Amino acid sequence: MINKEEFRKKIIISAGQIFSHYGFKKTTMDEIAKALKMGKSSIYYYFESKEDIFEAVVQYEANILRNELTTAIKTVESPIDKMRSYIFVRMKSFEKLSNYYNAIFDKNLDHFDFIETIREKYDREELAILRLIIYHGARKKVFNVVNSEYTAMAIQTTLKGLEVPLFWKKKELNIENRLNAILDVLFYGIVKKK
Amino acid sequence: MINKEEFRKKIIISAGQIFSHYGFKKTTMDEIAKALKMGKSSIYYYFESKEDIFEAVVQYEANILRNELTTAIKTVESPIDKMRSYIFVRMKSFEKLSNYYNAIFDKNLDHFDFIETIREKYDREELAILRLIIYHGARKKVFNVVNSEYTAMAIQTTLKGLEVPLFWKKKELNIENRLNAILDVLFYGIVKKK
DNA sequence: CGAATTGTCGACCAATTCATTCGAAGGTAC
DNA sequence: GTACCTTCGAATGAATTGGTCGACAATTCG
Repeated sequence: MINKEEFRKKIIISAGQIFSHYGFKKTTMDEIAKALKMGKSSIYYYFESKEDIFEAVVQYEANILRNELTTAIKTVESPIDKMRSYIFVRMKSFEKLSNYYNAIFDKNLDHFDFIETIREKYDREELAILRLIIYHGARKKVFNVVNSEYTAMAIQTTLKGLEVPLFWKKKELNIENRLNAILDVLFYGIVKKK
Repeated sequence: MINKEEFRKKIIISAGQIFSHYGFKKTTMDEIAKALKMGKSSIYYYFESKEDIFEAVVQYEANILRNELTTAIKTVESPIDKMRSYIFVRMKSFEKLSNYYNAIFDKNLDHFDFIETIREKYDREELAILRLIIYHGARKKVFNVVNSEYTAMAIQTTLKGLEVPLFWKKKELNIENRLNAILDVLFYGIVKKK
């Protein structure tokens, strides 16, 4: 193999697919190895443990999420579009990056403390992005907010609420519609204009 | 519980969902029990073994398939429509009834002899249905066949071939289009009319 | 009532599975 | 040759899991 890091990535991607289908517990090292056409023991040359692989997978997906989000807000101009774009991409990504996603919600995975760490880091970053969008929106007189920090936190709470139905795998409710309704409330409030 | 059979059915449906997600091996009796909010041992009051449950699930799905197919051919009139309807429904159903379907293809499940039995029975029934459609088509001078029996067998072989890409889970290929192409060949042949 | 029947369950067991270890060995560079 | 990198089969010990059994609650029946 040319490069050890290169191969670690191969493992991460392959294992990620299996984890996403069967979950952490039901996925065996043998399956991961078979998928890579190698002996089970060889995996241990690249990773310390199954948990170690899972952590790498979650990190990997978290990075993808971060990238998708930052490009999403770069490619549009107005604060409203930035906000809309951010929220849409965030939701869409969650459907794909199921390991990152399961890692956060699966009760059986509580004991992995790396999850807590990743989540905290991600939350901090998200808050910073939201704050920035809001701040610029306020500067441009598009948004009317008193305190960007608190408003960002409020929006983040809403977004967390949005994650839940995904977790429950209820495909019945049209996410798209729900999202638009939330954005409507977010942008224009619920109080009738005088 | 009012009725033992009633509850067996509950188990079959619930277990079927879990089996269809994780497969026979990765599904545990505990999970099946938990999903039904009962103790693991209670399940054994209704079924002899895990394999027994799986067999019931596969039987159940096979019956659904049979029903869907027979109604499919009843609801249309012309032999061509009957044939088209039969084949379409057959393929559509296979996507849903994943246990029946996995039972037939999963190499890890070879040793269950009930699978062989079910498959044989199903094949025989299918052949009978196809033969009937063809026979009536011939009577009505819509089809031009020498021997309904052999023609039915030929069509059945084609249908078996169609099952394979489903098994490989390649969603890339548009099943719909492929199906139509096959029906075209089936109905009009590949030899240019003179 | 009380006895028989039905249904549920916790505790337990034996067998298997599975993550992980280890030492041997194939390959390659020098 | 040696030193390194990489792979793997076999072994291991702990955890999991299908299945059993006896107790016992609930219900039915006389």
